[in-house]
Amino acid sequence: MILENLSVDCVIFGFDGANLNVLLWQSELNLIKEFYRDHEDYGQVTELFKKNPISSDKNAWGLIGSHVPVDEDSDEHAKYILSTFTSLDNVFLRQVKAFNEANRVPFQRVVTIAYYALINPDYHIMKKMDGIKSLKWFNINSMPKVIFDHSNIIQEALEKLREEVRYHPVGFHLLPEKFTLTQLQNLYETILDVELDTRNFRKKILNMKLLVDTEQKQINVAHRAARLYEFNLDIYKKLVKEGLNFRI
Amino acid sequence: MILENLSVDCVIFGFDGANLNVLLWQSELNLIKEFYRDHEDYGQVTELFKKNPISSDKNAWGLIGSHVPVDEDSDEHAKYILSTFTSLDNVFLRQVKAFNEANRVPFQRVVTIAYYALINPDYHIMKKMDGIKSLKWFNINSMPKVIFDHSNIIQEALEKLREEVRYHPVGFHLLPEKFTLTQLQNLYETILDVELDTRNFRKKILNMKLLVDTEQKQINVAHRAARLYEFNLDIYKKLVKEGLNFRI
DNA sequence: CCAAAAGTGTTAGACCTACACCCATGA
DNA sequence: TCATGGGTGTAGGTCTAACACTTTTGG
Repeated sequence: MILENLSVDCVIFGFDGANLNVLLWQSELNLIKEFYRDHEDYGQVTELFKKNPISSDKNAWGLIGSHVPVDEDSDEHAKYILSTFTSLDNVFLRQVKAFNEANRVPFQRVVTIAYYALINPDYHIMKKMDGIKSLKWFNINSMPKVIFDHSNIIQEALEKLREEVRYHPVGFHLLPEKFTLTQLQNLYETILDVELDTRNFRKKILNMKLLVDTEQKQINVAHRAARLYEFNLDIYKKLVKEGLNFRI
Repeated sequence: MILENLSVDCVIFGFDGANLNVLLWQSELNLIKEFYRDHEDYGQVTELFKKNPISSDKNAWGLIGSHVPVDEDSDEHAKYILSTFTSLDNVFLRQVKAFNEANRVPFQRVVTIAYYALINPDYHIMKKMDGIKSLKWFNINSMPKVIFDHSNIIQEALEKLREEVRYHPVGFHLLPEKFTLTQLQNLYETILDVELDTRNFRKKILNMKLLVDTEQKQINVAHRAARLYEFNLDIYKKLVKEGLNFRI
């Protein structure tokens, strides 16, 4: 059984090296059978959507989300959604906040708990649901028409990400496990919409002694190959204990 | 009508000059009639609590909160709660997050949206409900036994406050409108649990040019009277535009 | 005149900013 | 050998940390 008035919506962020993107689906996709573990839940959602059509605009996009099963809390359900879409169990996930305006969804009062997730581009989206077509990354600067208050939710998730990325080392989750300093700089420049001085950025990051030099380099690039670094959470924790204040 | 599975809980912080406190009430107080604008709502809550007693421990304390009326969203309802308890319309209020573990409340699944509020000590609590006795400030370092997951909610609200206070000028809301630099320093020392150097703290704060010197001084103090300053939001906004990064 | 808290300046080191050129690689 | 992006050092200014004594007020 699902809770008809409680849903989870995930703002899934991805970074392609130049743009910060959000993964959206077309709303009727909420009904894809494979997504529901429980056949009864699928039936209940189908009924619900028959009564309360999501949007009159068949072309509108929406955040990936669904109603919460009775025996799950929203954290668990967000994890389930993310693992279904990325085949990863340890995606970086944070609750943004609850959205619950009385009329945010027509016909029925639905509280949605929004999450944002950061996806490492190494992992392919939708390994488990390859058949699905209407699933697409959109640049945060050119969003399509979206259902309900999703545009608002995306905006607030983005603000939360911007806040978090400056004071906590979370940006790494948007990069491959091994990344170059240039990739990291581009990431910050894109998310924060600023330009950073390369020399100063490198000094700052390397001085924190937070990154591990993998002693590897890029291969097959048509220019000088860059060093690859890794982020290590244990080192970060140790440094925080010693008084490190991560700040970009 | 109220929504039986959606509530708001407020972590109301106050600062008495030396301690950071949270306002709690004793759980049966949820039933005080004056709190409900709508007689029908009061009846519904009474019924609900008869079926689902809040706690077997009559001495347990809880966050101030209540179920959300059908025609309100949680922001509005949190504002209502705060204005009822402080007779102020513009209390500083932030959503912490939604708590919705399946078993956080016995008998019934209730999602609660937690807020934290910062109360200026100039304003007296409970002007509108002077009769109430079981309402008390507790030092955050010595909380009493509390119902449900409220201890968890308080902890997360506190973490959010600590985070916010370092990077945004919100601490002022816990002080009288006109305050001394020593009061401000004590506030930061208490909230962040650190010691700050007086000379350096003063230089830092005054260099931001964020505070307005009221040209007034304390009166009736048994020592040299301190200057009184005011925080001005418009000045802050202007400085942010010019690139100010508020950081303690 | 005493007790209590307000208020203040300097120095050394760390960190930040601005800025331009050579290096390594594959095509 | 060319195009592309990787990688580096320095100097001047600003911010931070550490530190102790005098001033003002009321009782």
